[in-house]
Amino acid sequence: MTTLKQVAEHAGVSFKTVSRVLNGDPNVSPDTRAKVQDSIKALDYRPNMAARSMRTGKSQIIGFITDEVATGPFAGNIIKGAQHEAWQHEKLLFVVNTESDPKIEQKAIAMMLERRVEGILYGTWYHREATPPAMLSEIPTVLVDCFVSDQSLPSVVPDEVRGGREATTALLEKGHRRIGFLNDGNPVPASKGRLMGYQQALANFGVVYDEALVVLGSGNASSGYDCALNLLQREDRPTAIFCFNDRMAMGAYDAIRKLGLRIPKDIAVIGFDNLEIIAAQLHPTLSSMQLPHYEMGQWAVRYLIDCADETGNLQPIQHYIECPLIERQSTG
Amino acid sequence: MTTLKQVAEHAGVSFKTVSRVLNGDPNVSPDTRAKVQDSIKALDYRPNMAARSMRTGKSQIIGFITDEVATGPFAGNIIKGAQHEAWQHEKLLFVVNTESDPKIEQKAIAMMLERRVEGILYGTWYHREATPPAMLSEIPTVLVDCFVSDQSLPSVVPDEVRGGREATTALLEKGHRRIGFLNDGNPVPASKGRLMGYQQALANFGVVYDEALVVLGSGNASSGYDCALNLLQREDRPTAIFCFNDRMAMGAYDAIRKLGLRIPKDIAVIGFDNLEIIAAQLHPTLSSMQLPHYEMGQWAVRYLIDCADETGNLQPIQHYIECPLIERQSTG
DNA sequence: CAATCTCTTGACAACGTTGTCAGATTGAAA
DNA sequence: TTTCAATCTGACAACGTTGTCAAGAGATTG
Repeated sequence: MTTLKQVAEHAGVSFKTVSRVLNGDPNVSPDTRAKVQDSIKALDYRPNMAARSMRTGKSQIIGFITDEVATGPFAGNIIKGAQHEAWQHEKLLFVVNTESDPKIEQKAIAMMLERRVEGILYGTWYHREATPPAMLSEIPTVLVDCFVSDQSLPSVVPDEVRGGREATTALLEKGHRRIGFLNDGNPVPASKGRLMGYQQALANFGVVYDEALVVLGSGNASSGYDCALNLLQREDRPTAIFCFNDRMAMGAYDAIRKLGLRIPKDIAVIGFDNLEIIAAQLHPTLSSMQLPHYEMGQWAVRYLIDCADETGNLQPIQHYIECPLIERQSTG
Repeated sequence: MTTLKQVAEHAGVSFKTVSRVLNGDPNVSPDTRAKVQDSIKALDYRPNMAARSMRTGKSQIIGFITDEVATGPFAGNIIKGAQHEAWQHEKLLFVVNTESDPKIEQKAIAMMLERRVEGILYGTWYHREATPPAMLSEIPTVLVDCFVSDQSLPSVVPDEVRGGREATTALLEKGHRRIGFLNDGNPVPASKGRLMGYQQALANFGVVYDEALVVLGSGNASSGYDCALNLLQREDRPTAIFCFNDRMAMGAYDAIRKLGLRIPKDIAVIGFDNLEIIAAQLHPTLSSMQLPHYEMGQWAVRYLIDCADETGNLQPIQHYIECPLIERQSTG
């Protein structure tokens, strides 16, 4: 690899002058600058970031640690958002998938610290409380799609309550008053928040909350099928169903078809997550609340870069991002 | 950050001795070694990889450039496989998503070269011919899920022919003799290869290839619906359908249900890609040929690390990886 | 007991950059 | 011509490591 000194020799100047040209120092005569730039081109010189960052102390690298980027079919968008934002600042991303193994987590953080990353994003593949290794306190960290109970680390998560409220509101605005909610039975932030939003929306429209319309499943298609069947076989069945996620909606579709009902004519359906691969492929296509994965990744990197004080400390704020409604055919 | 010299001072030895301990040099007395290790722990010392790699010339980093990791719901497994393999060798991965923008591609490669990555993986989100930037010739490169027409770069792709053959064979072995094939109409390696495999399997079983049983769609659920309907409304309808991908299979399910037929009793169905989110959620669950994304990522990194000669050159071989059958309910 | 060998340790240079400072050149003002 | 400032350039140290070499301390050999 060509070095700065070789470029200097080729251009007939000192290596310090080449360094000046590279760093845009104005105190270089146009002649010299041109000569140097020619030599840089001629030798296909590329600065050595290892040397540069040793000297400056800045690695221009951000670490991304996650339990499962790959498994979740959308979580990759977190990486995409993070990388895109890092890109704007000429930084690159280390990505490590730990599969929730604490050993791998520890090692990953250690390796990143050795490479002197400027900060770490710690993400999970669904919104939950996390217990990241203590080692993270050594370096600016932003939690993505998760949080720690004592709120000691900054964190960005979807606004579940608002998402639930807006999904329900969308159905209410179409005139529906009996709205079923196929919720997840696990007490995760998503199920708790969306239920709260569901209740708020009903209240806003003066509709009395009927606990019987909320059926608990386990988040997959077959439980969506069971829950929907349960709900729709009642005499005063709802005219719309809000599903905890698109997989449950997929199961609900089967149940609705099974009963000979039509979407959205007889039953409107709205999902959550906006998994393109399901929502856009179902027949009719499924309206869904989109999880802001891209935006969370983007926000996290931006916060890391922009909001660290001189010592690299970050305010431990909790940031919520809305889940926009992606309207398709299933809501009419 | 603590440096080697500070550790040396703390332990009362020369910094060179600390370096020896770090690198496992046997010529250190047990006493000294223990003293040094205590100091390392006490000061929470972490070697500076930038300095180390400047000295040794090895960055211990591999670059991963892809058009779309995040969009495809499974392509993330390429990263996972690559990272896992890199991990075994104590290396980290830079990941950049270029969204097929040549400008970003160029810049990404430039940034990676500046960081002196030891090699680059260039991946695409579906199996196709690629035209990577010429700059890649400066560094060992492995193509993942794609290839260049002149085969000048090593490449790892799914064995489409074998996949098509084994999918068809699975149906033949269940006794099916009239097997429909909902193929993709685009002349991509996947559609061409799987068709060839389909034909080979039929030939192996002495079944005459009937062109009428191959219907061309466009790879999504709605075209799967149309194609399946077309095929199943004929009087001599097939008893099994091999679908180009799981999305088309999803549409085929709708068509089959629409006609009042049952899976797998009346019609067996087999998909391709093994998108968990579809295949495992459909009712009944869908048998599918799994794309070896994880294995491709793994193979690529392994090849990069193990097979470079002393100058870093790689033999431009083309490696094919099989697509295993994941058997579920839809094939009975 | 001298000579040799082995084990352990440290001094110093080097990797490729950037920061600090001083020197050289130029042009203008006195 | 002299002086001074402004502009440009280069010498050198430093960043935190590893590689090379040599030196000191014991142990072993003849």
